[in-house]
Amino acid sequence: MSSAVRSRKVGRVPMPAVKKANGVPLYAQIREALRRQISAGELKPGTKLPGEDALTEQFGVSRMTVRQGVSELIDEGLLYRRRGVGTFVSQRHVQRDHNRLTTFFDSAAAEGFDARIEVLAQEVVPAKHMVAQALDLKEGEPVIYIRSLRFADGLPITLHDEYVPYKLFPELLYQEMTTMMSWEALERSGYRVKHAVQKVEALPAEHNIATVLQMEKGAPILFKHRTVIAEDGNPLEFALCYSRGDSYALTMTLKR
Amino acid sequence: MSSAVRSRKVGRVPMPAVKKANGVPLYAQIREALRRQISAGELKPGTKLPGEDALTEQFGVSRMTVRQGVSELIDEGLLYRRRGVGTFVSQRHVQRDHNRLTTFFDSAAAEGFDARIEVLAQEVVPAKHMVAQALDLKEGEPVIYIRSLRFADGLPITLHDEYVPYKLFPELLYQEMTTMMSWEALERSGYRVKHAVQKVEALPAEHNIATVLQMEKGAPILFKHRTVIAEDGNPLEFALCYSRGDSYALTMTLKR
DNA sequence: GAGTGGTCTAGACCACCCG
DNA sequence: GGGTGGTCTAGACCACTCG
Repeated sequence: MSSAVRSRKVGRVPMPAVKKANGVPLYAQIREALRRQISAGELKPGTKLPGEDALTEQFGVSRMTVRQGVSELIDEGLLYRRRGVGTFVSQRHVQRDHNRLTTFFDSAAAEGFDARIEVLAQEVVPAKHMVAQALDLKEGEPVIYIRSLRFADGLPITLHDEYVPYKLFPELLYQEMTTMMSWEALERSGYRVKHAVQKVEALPAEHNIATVLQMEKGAPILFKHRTVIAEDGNPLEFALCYSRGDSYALTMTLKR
Repeated sequence: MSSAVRSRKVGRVPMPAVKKANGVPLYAQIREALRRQISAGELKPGTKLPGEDALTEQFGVSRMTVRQGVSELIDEGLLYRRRGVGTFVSQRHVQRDHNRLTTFFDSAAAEGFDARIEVLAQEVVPAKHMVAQALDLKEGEPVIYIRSLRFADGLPITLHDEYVPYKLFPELLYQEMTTMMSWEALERSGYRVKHAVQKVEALPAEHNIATVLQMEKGAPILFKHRTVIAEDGNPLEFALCYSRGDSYALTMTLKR
């Protein structure tokens, strides 16, 4: 009847591997401490972590705080929990998170090639049906249209058509777009990007696209069709990307 | 010096919109109650939710419990929080979560077409280099190879080559594979699938693939290359999928 | 039955945002 | 300054897993 045997507090060894008041939340310090131990090999794949009670004492914080730190590593896939058994280090860690919105330059740097963007058009046009629909506008409302060509190691890889509602951010018309995407410019102006919804298809290259990308007409194109959504759920940007099939791939993770 | 003005406990109106002891955790009940209010239109997009204190009283639970329920809806993208301001209903909800591992039949049902799988091969073969690498095996170790053709409304859409380590699940060789994928069979045998890593490309159809998919040689194929990972991080299945470019698309969401 | 994670409480102080 | 979310505590009981 009485109760939990938990918190059997031995001699209360403080041992604060984490400490307050340095601006970083305790759970974040715990998260990073564990991450460090894992990447340093102190906690090898497959091994069991100390129990939550043990971590509670070790770090000198409450159990809920430990759980918050551990939970974030679980969301990242670095750890997994099994009720009644324990918390373990995953075998294979997700290399990079490919399910995030990245910039062309970031990806290029990660893959190790030289990146360059050439802007082919930057103007105000009336929204065509598809664009209006994606951006929640009426057909014909003004949108800023930016067409750019992206090069990797000097070769044209992707033709990019972006559309942003004119009323949302008229200044975009005069921004230098050779180093960022529209949504990056929007973020710098205070909009908060939540996520993007993207559709991917394989298409034969049309004549004009084949010409720009210096490939044969009819050769495979990896085609992406993307809408960038703000934190409040409103669309910020609509984009169509045509990438050379022979030099472009997309990687992603699918959760169960 | 004293303290927070929180929990000003009026008359303690129980009003348990959620109740214990029915097997469903309180935070889950709260999550579903809020989800219902949102989809019923009682909480319209853009509106602010009652504060966490208010929800605490309304549901008759502690604040941490409310936060857990709300947090899960935030992870789903249905709500968003702004510190110092409040919690709001997102404008546009993510329609379906396309970042999950789905079965061919589930997707077919969601898209509204008839699905059929025809198994072309199901045998034990030695692992070739690429397969061995993906599955953490030595070259030549036995793997179960299953080639299947997937039809939508009677038309061949995808050619599917799957590989599973023989030692992992020898029974797979005799399973009826016209209704499920290998990883589904593995799950039913107690393995826990965590996620899959997938690469997507656009390729020209080779002769034999073009023949099977009844398309022209050289026409665009959406090619996927996938490894299914278990909870403990070990690879369970490696698959190559060739889909007709003109009748197959992939949708996904990218977080910021 | 011992150990472990899952859920939950009733508070508290802080940081942030806005009028 | 008042309201809101962000973090944190020191407990508690439950459900599950395993030897």
